[in-house]
Amino acid sequence: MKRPPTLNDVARVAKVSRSLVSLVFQDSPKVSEEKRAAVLKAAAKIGYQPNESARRLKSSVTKTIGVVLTDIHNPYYGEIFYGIENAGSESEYKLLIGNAGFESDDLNQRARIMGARQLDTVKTVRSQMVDGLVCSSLRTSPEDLFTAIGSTPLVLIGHTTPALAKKYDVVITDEQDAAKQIIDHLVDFGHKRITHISGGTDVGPAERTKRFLVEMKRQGLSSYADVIEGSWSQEAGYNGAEEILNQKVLPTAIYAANDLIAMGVLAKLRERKIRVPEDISVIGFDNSTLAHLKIADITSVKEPLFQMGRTGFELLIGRIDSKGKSFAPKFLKIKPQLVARSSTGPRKKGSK
Amino acid sequence: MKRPPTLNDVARVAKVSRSLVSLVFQDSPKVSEEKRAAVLKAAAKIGYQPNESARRLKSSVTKTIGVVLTDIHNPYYGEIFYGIENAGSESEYKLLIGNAGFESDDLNQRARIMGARQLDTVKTVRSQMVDGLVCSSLRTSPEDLFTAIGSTPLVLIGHTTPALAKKYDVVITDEQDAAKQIIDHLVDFGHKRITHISGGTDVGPAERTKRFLVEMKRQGLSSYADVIEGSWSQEAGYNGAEEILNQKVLPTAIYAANDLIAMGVLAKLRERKIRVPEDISVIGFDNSTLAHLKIADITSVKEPLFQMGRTGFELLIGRIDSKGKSFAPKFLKIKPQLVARSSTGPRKKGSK
DNA sequence: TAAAAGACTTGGAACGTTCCAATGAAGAAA
DNA sequence: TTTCTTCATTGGAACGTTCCAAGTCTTTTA
Repeated sequence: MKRPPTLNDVARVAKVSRSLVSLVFQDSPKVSEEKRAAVLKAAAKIGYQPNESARRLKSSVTKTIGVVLTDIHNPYYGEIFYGIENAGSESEYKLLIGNAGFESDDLNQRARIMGARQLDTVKTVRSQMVDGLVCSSLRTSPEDLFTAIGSTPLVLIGHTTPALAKKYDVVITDEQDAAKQIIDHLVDFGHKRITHISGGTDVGPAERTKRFLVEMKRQGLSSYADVIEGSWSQEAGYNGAEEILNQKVLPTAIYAANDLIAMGVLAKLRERKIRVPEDISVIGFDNSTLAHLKIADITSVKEPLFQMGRTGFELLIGRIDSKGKSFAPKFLKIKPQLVARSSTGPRKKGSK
Repeated sequence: MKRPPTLNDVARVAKVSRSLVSLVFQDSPKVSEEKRAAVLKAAAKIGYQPNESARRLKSSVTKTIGVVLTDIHNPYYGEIFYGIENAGSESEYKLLIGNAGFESDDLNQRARIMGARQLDTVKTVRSQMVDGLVCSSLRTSPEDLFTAIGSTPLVLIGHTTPALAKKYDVVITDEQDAAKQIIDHLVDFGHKRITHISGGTDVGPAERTKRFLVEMKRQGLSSYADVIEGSWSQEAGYNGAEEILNQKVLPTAIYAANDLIAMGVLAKLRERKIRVPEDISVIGFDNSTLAHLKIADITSVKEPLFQMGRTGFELLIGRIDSKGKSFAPKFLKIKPQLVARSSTGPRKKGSK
């Protein structure tokens, strides 16, 4: 097992200088075709491959992007990552995965995030292993973050806070548009009395609930709007539906904060022999694999996660390429898309 | 934006030699407590972080593992990756993601693999950016692989070929044990006539079908075994079930090659008002989120993907640490686990 | 009391690149 | 012919580490 060949070895074989070989591997235009061919031939002969570490050391450009994730196991982040990876594979950049460090419950995909671990990852920035960072969710305090990454470009995807949005580029879902599409869809079917089963009281789900209420108000349906607090779980839907069915006046449509909740709702409605969508329409969120299932076939809203990942990556590369010229942080809202399926339909005749 | 501090800067501030600072950051035991403290203090003061590229250049150890994936978007590989990541985050190694390059259909999660792209990733090995490689599926020809990675440690997870298994460590599911658990489970419930809906004729699914037949034979039930060719899709289950229901003698149990297929089966059975498990038992494979759903609740076999990812990573680290001392490639089969749910039950009385 | 041993500490030479300034050759302008 | 340009090529000095051999103190041993 001998030492891999270096620039010098190639130079010796091709009978040129070390510098010339370097130039060839940088695709420099000022190398004669003749010499270029000779160098390439020599390199191929001895199996030369540039040593990336040395290259980085000298040029301090790594062509690598760090990706900080919460839970790649979770389809939500997985899809974002997929978008990042997709854009990354088309670029000349490599991806270095940050160890988020988390625990995940198989079904609920809840994650306990350890900010410390994330911060650790963020610090690789300072060891000059990456040119920039994409974070799909960051639970580190802004102060820690600022000191850890300095002026290295950073893009946040999916979540943010005002403090962070002031300093870094952000790509998120247009939640208001999502709510609008959902309510419009239901109203078009004649629905008025709509109950929302929320994903909880955290910032993310609370936002979704708020958008629902705003949109209902816009449609002049505030008095028909109802909210049941839940969580990102099947059980929340199951129990929430139970609660709804015990009411005197039933809603004609249920808007579940995500597809998993909607699945729970369907399970309960089926158990009670209530027809979907004839008696009650059900709408979900995420357009996950669950929504596609024949057995469920849930109308749902697709967050453009993949697109967000791609956009985030591209934003980052743009910032890296325009090094120096600092421009104001961008704040991009990507519009989601409603996918209509058989779980929604016209309001039941005679219902209030 | 000024140059980040280096060892020399720390040395100057702490009034010691550059070498001493290096020793401190290598956790060398032969540094006096006094000096160590002084160095650490100075480093903290000026915000020093070792330059990883320089470190790598000199020591030619990268403490980074390359991960070559087909489709992180696919829950199967995602789970393996999760295991790798989990083990990785506990180690001192970083993870560099290989750009597999693929197309994926949202529902079927089929992937078109571009071996060329993978090979490209594998080549990063030669630029000395990684100490070893974990591949969760590799569609490169063995020859290309051999020349590309040389003697760098490599571990294969989930798939392999005889040629590869001869040279590299492999971690795969014990498919025979999976079949055994499934058939035993059904036989315990009194089932004899069992139909398998396969995932297709590719190497992977064909293997599964074969194991099913072997196991049926072992139980002396060969004449009761039936196979319907399908694919990894809901439709395959839906259509397969249709085909089964048109037969004169119905099986009392259906073994679907994965949960998605099982979902299709359930959809069809429900449509035809056939009760599960009272009339027909249904069993799946993967123990995916689908199997957990209340609406489905499918008995399924959990491939130990997470565990395989972990084991693979650990195997790799072991090989890297025992550098030089080459030992024969390991071939590890990890036993899966059957999770019983309400889609399977006693054979219907009076059925043949 | 001197020499040997031990415990720290240090300077210098790599590691494999990149990049600047300098070189030489060849053609164009005077 | 001489001088100026242009262009391809080259040597050398970094880049920030690690690691070896050698150095300086102490402390122990004879």
